[in-house]
Amino acid sequence: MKICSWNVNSIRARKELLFKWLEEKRKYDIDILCLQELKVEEDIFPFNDFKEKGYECVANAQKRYNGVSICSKLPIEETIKDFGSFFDNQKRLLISKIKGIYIINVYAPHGDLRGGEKYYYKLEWYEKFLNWLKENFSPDLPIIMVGDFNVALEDIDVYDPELLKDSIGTMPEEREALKKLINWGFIDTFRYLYPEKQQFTWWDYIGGAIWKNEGMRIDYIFCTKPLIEKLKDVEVDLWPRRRRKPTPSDHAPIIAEFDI
Amino acid sequence: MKICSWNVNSIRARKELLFKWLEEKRKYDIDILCLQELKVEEDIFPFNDFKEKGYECVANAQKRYNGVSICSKLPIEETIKDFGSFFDNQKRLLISKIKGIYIINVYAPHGDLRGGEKYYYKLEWYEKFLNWLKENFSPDLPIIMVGDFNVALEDIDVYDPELLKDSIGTMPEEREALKKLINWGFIDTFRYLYPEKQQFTWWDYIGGAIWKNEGMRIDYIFCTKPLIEKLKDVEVDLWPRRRRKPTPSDHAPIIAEFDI
DNA sequence: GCGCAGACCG
DNA sequence: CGGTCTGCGC
Repeated sequence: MKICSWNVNSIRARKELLFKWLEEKRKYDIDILCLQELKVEEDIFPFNDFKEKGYECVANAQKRYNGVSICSKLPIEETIKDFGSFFDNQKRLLISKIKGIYIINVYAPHGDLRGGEKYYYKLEWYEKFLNWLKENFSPDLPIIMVGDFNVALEDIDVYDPELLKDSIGTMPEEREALKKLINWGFIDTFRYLYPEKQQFTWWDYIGGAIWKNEGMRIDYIFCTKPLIEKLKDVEVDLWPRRRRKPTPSDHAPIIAEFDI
Repeated sequence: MKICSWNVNSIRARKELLFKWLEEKRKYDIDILCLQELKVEEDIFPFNDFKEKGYECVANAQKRYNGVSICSKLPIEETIKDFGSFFDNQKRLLISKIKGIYIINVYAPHGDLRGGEKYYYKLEWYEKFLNWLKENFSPDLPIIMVGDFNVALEDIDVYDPELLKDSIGTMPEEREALKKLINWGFIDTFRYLYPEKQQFTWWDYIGGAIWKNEGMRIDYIFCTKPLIEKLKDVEVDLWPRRRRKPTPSDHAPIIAEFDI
């Protein structure tokens, strides 16, 4: 079973490329596709296009910002898109149960700049999310948590750690926030399989960063311990990122294969 | 010698289609190309692309609105782009002398709605322009005046005169304004050759008007009497209008051939 | 319906 | 740098 996480930076702008990629490059080998930054309300999400390709979708989305979806070739057994009073109205989370596994799709806040309002929002969001997890789930359950976490965990996950040490996504408080979340009971599947490998998932649009491989690893596929023995491989697929037309997302998709 | 007038509705948005058309459809048979609605300042106008194709260009343009240019395979002998205090700062006129003929490129005001501020601006603009012509030119000179005049001269020039009788471009005061200008000494070359033919040059983007041929004739090539005996043909080229991608202008180019 | 501009977000 | 939205012009 292959699960993919991709921040598409607008489903509208990426629809054409996404379906081309799914068909031509992936031959529809993705079983569960988790998207972030849809930037549209649910009524514009292309449910029908996915249905035609054999995917059932759920989405938790809003106009202009944020928005996450889960599309699955396997039946979706349960879905949580209402997180009650834990969060404000930003659509950043979506959970589906598929084949008995909880799929948590996450679009963490960006944070803007150190010390600003959005920076503290990000840190608090991580805290709230961890508290919600603690109250509603257990690390003994089979969970795959994927998404854009907007944090590069270690220096190896940044192309120039010294240059970017005060940049958003690399600062100690942010790393601490994500690590606390992981320590609840997750394993970073990519790092588990490739302890030394440098592999980015995001490259700035500015200055053609993709062509110089100046990026960061801020998209992840995490799983709980009950699933780690079934993990077969994790890869970042550069195909949809290394193009000029149609314009790609600034993120590349990350795909994990589990022996399920 | 072939002269073409085309409201491109943004030179930026139309550049690709324009050069494709010039090369593939026209085989560079256009000697003088007069464009309207450039919507960019002169520093963005593609002078170099035209130069590579053998055209020398002059432009009178501004940000966002209006803007006219003349591109010529024949040498441009003189150019007038400063009309002193006759007009405000809207860039709607450009005159070049080519082979001893004065080429006047016009982008007349649209007028918005009857009775509004822009409506009176349009009528006054026509008056001012005629006064300027009277002061600076003579109908005995060889003049070709082309452009988007935003007026359909007669009912035959409108797809549904009854439905559109209160619409901008068809109202008596507007027609009167254009007719006064023509009566100074111009001949409507298309109507001269085809007294009965209905041929539009503009179709609304809304409702796919081009596919139902619901348009108006608002773009013209006029000439003074000294040139009328050299007129060979006038045509409206639908090739660049009847496409879906890249998006066409709402106007089609009109081309006149003179035996010069 | 399709341009552009300016503002905001990332 | 590239997405969206709003406002405006045609």
